[in-house]
Amino acid sequence: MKEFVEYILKFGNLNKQQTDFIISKAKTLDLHKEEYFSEAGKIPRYVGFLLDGVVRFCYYNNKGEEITHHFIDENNFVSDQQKFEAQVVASEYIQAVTDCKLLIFTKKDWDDIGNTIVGWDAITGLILKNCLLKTIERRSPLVSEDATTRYLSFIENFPSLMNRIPLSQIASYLGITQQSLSRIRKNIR
Amino acid sequence: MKEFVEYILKFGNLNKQQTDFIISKAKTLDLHKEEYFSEAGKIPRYVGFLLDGVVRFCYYNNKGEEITHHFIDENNFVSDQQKFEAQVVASEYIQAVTDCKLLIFTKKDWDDIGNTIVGWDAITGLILKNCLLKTIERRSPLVSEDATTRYLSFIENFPSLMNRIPLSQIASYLGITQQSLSRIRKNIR
DNA sequence: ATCACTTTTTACCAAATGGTAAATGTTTTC
DNA sequence: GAAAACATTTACCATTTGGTAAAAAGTGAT
Repeated sequence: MKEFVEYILKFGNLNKQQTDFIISKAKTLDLHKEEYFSEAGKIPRYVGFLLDGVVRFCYYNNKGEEITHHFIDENNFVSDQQKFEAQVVASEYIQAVTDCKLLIFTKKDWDDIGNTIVGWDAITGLILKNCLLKTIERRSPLVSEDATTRYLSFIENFPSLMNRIPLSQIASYLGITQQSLSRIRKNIR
Repeated sequence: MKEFVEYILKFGNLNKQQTDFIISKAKTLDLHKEEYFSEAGKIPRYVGFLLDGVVRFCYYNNKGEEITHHFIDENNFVSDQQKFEAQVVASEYIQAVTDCKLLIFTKKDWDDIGNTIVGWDAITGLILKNCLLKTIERRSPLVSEDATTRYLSFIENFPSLMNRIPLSQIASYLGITQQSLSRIRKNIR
């Protein structure tokens, strides 16, 4: 819980009363490996904050291939935020890669916080912008670099995830086959 | 000018007095093809709104290759916004691909608008989020798809840009060489 | 119209990556 | 602990893409 408050306070000042109010709205959710936090075709029910575990964002492309395009690890928000805010159906999945523990907020509770705490919308706006920018920065080399360089940049960006994520999902994230990734690993050693 | 106001009003309600105030702060800037709107190593001076022309965002990677990672066309904001807001040095270039006409706002004028118009920060926050999300959506297929599919998705995303941008820059954006892109064009015909 | 300059296309071969399939290694289940 | 299920590595060859270079096409200036 401390991590959650610390995270928020990086983006704006709130007093103890305010953070207590926010925390009072949070519930916890445990997900088993491979369970979905949010699904394509359904309206996202929660904003989450990942206390423990790893989740991934994925979708299916025209050819029916499953594409993993984002990973999130501990002490970060997990949300299909645009779809959650508008309460419209999502077009992608958010799935637990490992067993996960999250704080969650329903739409009603999230709105309550926004209506109660002055500056909350600004804070969450900053957080979202920050996450989007980080996503863009991380994905940029995946377009222009060769497979080995992509893998090295992945390791830099997610040093802790290496051994917690199936090879096939890392390969999908990098835009290569798992055979190629396996070969690259071998060449690096 | 009409397009500029229309663009803003998509993200929030402002009355005539407010939009007039905003417009009163705008200056115009003409850029010749290949001139920079903003440069790596320098503090961005303006937020721009592109009235006419095309600009690109680019940077140099470890190998010294120039990577184009974003195009912007008419009636969109042009800004290295994070760096502009914080007034810190940029790490990438924003360059005119064609001759351009822009509305521009200095940091002082941008802040004046924020301090005068209630809700302006919320509006610009929404605009930025929207731009970032669109960027992510556009770039996503560039990681996972093959070169031909990438090119087709580029045409979908930027139908008007095809014939206004040098082949080499499109190829860089797609993460392939210009020879490959030329070959792909031939195969598609 | 011509020349110089730049951009795009084409050709060729080398290198990287993909696809199929089998072998090996690891985890889960009973 | 053995069997089954799943994940990773390896091998092989086909396909795609990259790199170098030259030809062709397009552009701009005089």
